Amino acid sequence: MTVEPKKYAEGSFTDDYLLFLLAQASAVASEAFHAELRNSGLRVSTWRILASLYPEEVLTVGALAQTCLLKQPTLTRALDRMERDGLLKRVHSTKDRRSVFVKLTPQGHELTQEKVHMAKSHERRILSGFTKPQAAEIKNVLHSLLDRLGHRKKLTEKRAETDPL
Amino acid sequence: MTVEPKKYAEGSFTDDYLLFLLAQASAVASEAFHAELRNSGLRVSTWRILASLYPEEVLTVGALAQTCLLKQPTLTRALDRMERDGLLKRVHSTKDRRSVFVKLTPQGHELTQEKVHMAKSHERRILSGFTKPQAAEIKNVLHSLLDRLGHRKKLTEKRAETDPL
DNA sequence: CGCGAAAATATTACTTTGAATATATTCCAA
DNA sequence: TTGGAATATATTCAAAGTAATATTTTCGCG
Repeated sequence: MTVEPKKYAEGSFTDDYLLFLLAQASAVASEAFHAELRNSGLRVSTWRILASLYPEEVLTVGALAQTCLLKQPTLTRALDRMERDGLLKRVHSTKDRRSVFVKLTPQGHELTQEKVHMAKSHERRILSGFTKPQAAEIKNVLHSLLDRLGHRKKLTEKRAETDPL
Repeated sequence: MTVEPKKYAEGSFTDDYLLFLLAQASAVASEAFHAELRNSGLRVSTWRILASLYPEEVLTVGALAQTCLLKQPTLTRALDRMERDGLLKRVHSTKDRRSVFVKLTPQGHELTQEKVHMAKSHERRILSGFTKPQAAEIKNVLHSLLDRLGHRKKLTEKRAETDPL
């Protein structure tokens, strides 16, 4: 990325502290889209669950909790609501009967598709402030952070292979 | 940053969606440090407030809510607790009597100093997985995102200049 | 001026979250 | 093979968050 390095010699310690920069960038970037979601009657957590299962993922509750950044008890209750509303269904694993797989229903898929369009549109809007290579670099940086922090590995292991019919 | 571009052609839509990458990077990067904080008896929100005021910032409640990513009512209650515990104090602005400035007490400053050391140590640990230029590039990307999204501007306007003695 | 709209913070009432725990199942070592 | 540790999910309940609203003060305009 070839943007001039800025020195925020401002005041607070937080002005150049990695965890704050990440949290703030995430919050500020998401703000507008999250407002759209709520206006259309969806909570952020519901959206994250739907999006993580889109288009055809089948994940255990635990794996889903990780991608969605939700604690397991929070997720379980969200799943209750969404299952009741016909957006997804739970399938008990036959191999390990402790595990529960989650997948979208056709109805859930349809709703998600619509929101994914909104999400992509919003993403384009944000990245439109950057050149193509800059935009690529932003995602690149985030991908490598996640890799180094050993995030993705754990998750892909949990993706259902063939179990749930 | 010169890390090879990885294609997560995995499965889910979210695997290359900016807002998810940001939220996940933030969560995963913070995980360990936030656990440290809780073990030492501090909530994340309390830490954010302390850190935002360190070393000698004087911010209004509203400005503080923004940097800390807290809703104003949430912050007000946290400030009640922290003021009660002697970590900070509120000073009513004389220019605009609606505004309330917040600043650390010496005791709050001392506690924060200690935690800031932990935070910096943790940050080094995370960035140690990268070369110097890569690490710089990570922060660079986040700074430019925040700039383009028009974050910092609003905040610096709210920093107290000379009002609270 | 004076009054209605806007702004900053506090308060209230309700909802959501999550740490701790329970339950069910699987894994593993003796 | 069996009993204890580990794992996956569900449940519970106290704590934290927040939308809506109240309160106080300032601003802008006729």
